[in-house]
Amino acid sequence: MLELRHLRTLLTLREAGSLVEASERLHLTQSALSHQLKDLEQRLGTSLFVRKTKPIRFTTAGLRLLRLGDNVLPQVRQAERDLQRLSGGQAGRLHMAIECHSCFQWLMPTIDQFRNAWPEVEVDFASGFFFAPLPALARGELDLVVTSDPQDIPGLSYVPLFTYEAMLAIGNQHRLTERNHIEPQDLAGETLICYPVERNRLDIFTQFLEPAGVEPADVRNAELTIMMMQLVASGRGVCCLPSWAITEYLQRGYVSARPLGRDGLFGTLYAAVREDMLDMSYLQDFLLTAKDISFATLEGVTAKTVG
Amino acid sequence: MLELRHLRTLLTLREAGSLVEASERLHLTQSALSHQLKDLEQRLGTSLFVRKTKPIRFTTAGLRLLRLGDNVLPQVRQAERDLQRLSGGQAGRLHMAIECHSCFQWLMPTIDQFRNAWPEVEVDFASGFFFAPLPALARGELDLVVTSDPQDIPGLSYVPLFTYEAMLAIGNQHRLTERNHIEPQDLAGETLICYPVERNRLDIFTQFLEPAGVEPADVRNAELTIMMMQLVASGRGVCCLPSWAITEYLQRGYVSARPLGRDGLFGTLYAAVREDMLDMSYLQDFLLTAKDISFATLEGVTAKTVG
DNA sequence: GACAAATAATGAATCAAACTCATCATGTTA
DNA sequence: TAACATGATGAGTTTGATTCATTATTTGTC
Repeated sequence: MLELRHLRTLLTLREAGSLVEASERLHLTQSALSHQLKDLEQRLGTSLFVRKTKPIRFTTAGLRLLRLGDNVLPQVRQAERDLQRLSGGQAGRLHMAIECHSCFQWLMPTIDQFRNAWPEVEVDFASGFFFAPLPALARGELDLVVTSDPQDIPGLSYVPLFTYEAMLAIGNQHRLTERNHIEPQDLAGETLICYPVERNRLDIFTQFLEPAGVEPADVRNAELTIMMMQLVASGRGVCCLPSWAITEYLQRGYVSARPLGRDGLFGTLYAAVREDMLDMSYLQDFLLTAKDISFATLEGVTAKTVG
Repeated sequence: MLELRHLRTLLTLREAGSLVEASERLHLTQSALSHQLKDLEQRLGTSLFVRKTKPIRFTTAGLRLLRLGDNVLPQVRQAERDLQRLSGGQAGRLHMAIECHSCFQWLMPTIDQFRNAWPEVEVDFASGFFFAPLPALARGELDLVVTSDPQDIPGLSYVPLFTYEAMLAIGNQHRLTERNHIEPQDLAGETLICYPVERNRLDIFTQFLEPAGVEPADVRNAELTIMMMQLVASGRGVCCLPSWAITEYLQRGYVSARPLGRDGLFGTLYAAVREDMLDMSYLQDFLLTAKDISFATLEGVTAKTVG
């Protein structure tokens, strides 16, 4: 019923001040506008402007529609621009979020390098999401989510970035430093420090402790890796982290680390994207860059931490 | 090009999950939707959704348009509702602002009474505007402005509410208490306390001092009537106010007041409204109520202050 | 893997609307 | 009052949105 065409007409009319002038700007005839506005007024049951004045003056109803147009049309234009960029392929948007709590080391260089290669792409990065990032990705509010546990949401595709080893970080004086790998039973008397997320999204529970039926003595939360490291270093507990997240602290001798189980505990980090974005060139490039950089980082790390 | 119709279709399609279902909800045929969407996709140069899945899944471009629709369509509906109320006449909106700094005494009872009589009308009241209220009124952001100096803005109409006498408030010990009216020259040595607005919008300057070529010794600002009264009572200056604004303080003996000039200085308070709202019944009623109540208030006041 | 049921796409025909053209009515300016 | 500008109007044309009938695809079931 009411259409954007009408709002465009009204806004133009306000700027033009007369039907004749407005019709020229819209590449229509004066007659077309006269008819269009008359029809609209008829359907709405109100007059929208006073024709006898010069420049034209709007009624309260007309002003209300002008306000609507002022709010709505810029949004529409923005959306149209976004679509153009989408279909163009060169430019575009890459709004990211990370679900894993310690990806900064390899993600930041990736983003830097990507920004240089694709300056036209609008990159945005959000960490510390309150809302679930994967549904937001499906809704189109995000374009890429780094996560270690894929959920089956239609339309989403998970590209594996790399496999990492989860290791147990322990204080340098800790009794477990004598072992060269950790068994589930070893953690029965320990305080385990975790990121504040549900248990069933932590590999150490789902892959290691629960299969063996072991429960740690206590579970504490910490939001930042550095806080975990401080707690671990001071002997207040142990924590399970990807090896690359601990490297820095290992190198400085703050803490020690041991593999979980005889064969180690491995997880995979994925980039979740919408299926239909998979063939966009800039996204492909981002994924390749991410793999390259994270692989390079990871290589060094495993050598250091396993040795 | 892109029209609201398209957004409505897409939102319905998301809820329905298939073209068939969506076409029923929209009271169209499946074919119509298929054509409409195909055309739209062609014109935008992107596909908007994947047809092969069940329920239908949207592409990034489609999701972008859905977001647009989620933002835009509620606003459109709201505007349409507002227009309906406008053309109906029973319900409506009355957003007010006051330019005069001390109308509360008579305006509040007016609003109360009006609210009872027209519960369907959405009344809003803003004082202390930073932006100019009269242009906002012309733009349709406000519906009524109480002001004492009408500006000639096309489309605005000024309905006189009442005429008031501006009087000079002075401390009880002030030398001018001996006069029974004030001449311009009397203010040459005085500190004049005013509301913080431009001089040319204050009657005491434009109507009284400037014609006589007199300038007060000092001009101070105060935002609230009660602050002015305290300054006046403690002999720090004098101020010019509508008689009804001073009554309360006169009755309690805090200050004295004298007419300005032999014949007094009178001003008129207007309700500014948009011309085309003048014939709305609820507005007419508001204006009548305002006149009644302010007249009643004013009657009492003049008797008291002049005597 | 074949068949039925459901869903979407397509082409031609129809219909409605939006637009143009020509003209008239009104108001403004010189 | 003539000349001009602006807006309204009615008839005719064009566009494009919709329907109808049909075909192609996909999905689910035995």
